[in-house]
Amino acid sequence: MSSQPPPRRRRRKEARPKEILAAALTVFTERGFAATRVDDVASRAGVTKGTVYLYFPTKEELFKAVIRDALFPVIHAVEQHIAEAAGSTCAADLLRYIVQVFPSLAGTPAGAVIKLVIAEGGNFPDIASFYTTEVIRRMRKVLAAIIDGGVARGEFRPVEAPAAIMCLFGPAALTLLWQHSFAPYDDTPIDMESVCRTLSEVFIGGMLRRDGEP
Amino acid sequence: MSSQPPPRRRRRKEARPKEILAAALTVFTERGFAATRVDDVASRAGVTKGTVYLYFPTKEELFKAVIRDALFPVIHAVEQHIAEAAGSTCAADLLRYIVQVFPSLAGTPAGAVIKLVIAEGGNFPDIASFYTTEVIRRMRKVLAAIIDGGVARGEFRPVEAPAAIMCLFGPAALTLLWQHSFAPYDDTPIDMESVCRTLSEVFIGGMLRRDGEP
DNA sequence: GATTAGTGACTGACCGGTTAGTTATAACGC
DNA sequence: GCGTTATAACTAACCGGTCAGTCACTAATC
Repeated sequence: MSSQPPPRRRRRKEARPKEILAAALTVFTERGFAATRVDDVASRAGVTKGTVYLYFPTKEELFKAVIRDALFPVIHAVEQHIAEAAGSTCAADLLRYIVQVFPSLAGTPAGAVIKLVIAEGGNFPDIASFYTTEVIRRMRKVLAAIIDGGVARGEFRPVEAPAAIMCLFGPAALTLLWQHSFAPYDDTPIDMESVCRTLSEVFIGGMLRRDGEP
Repeated sequence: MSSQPPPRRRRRKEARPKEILAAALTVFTERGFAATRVDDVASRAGVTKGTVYLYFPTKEELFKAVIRDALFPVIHAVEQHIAEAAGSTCAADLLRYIVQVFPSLAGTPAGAVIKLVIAEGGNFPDIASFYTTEVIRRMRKVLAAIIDGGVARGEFRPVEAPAAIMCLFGPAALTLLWQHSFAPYDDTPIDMESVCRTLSEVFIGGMLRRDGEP
């Protein structure tokens, strides 16, 4: 009859990592990497600190796992889509596709994680190195292929791919940081949507070779 | 006859603030705001922690003073130049002037401070708020006037100024962060110069109204 | 000798990571 | 089914170290 008081501890080896990861994402997003206490992640996940360290060897490794969890599916999807569409689509449309992905990331774990890494990577070499090789390199490879291909085919004016990539990612990255860090103190709202639309029209439009150019 | 041993302590009320500010800039730049110890700033300035707190009430106020010191002269110069040139120069050239200022900031205190604020502003509301009102708002005002003017005069295609501003600052901001945080782990060098050149040619070029457009 | 710039030991709070001990649960024997 | 034992998931208290900020004191200067 009387309902059992729920046991103070439960053994759920399979469910824990996911729950801890989800809790970590939330707390890291709210407070940043350096400022979150592993204790907070633990209590948010309904466990204690010791349990977190049972599944993840260090705070940094926990964060890397969060990065993997949030970004790898997105990167994989982009790589896949570009690989499939590359044959039948002009370079400008491939770039437009990628730029248009950013707004869809804005409110998601992926957006939050990108913001986190950009903001705090500088103080955590291990994380910066991980992110550079596992995320940036992969995205840059895709972008560089599209841009260089477009230039070679005469669709684009001659541009340096590395610089153009910065121009394509920079506005979205800054907007992400803006939303999180500065927007609360400002009155001019800026939405990712319109930034990426402008970028698409003006920058990608500006890359196209005009008629009669050499 | 015998030269006095130099006194172990010197009283130099006038010189201290500048020296502390210079030391703070160096250490903040190297380690970030959160990670620098006030003790390190002090010893770099040849002084002890107590002396730092004699001139600056908190670590955050010290950082705000560093921001003021590094950025206000630059902002003032830009405002001045634009105000003078506005009458006689087309909007595109005014934007080009501003974009071309970025590379000159790259290795300077101004560049370092911008990077610092972008990276760590999120975790320090007071600093983010200060930076938003004292730096961002001022720069945005200048930019918005140029862009809106260019659109109204028919020089530019119709673009939303806030979005265009993100597109103009984003690439430089990301490059700044890149140089500091990720470049060490990568093999593709990216220089501010070429990013800003590309931005000038492609983005500002892309804003110009083509012949025959409505 | 009065004033005050400058010192540095100290405090209180915080936090990543460790570990000895606890207990839910699975496995086994009957 | 039911008791017994072995396993390992989980906890709680702790430790070592760090650091912003304070304050009683020291000495340079007027």
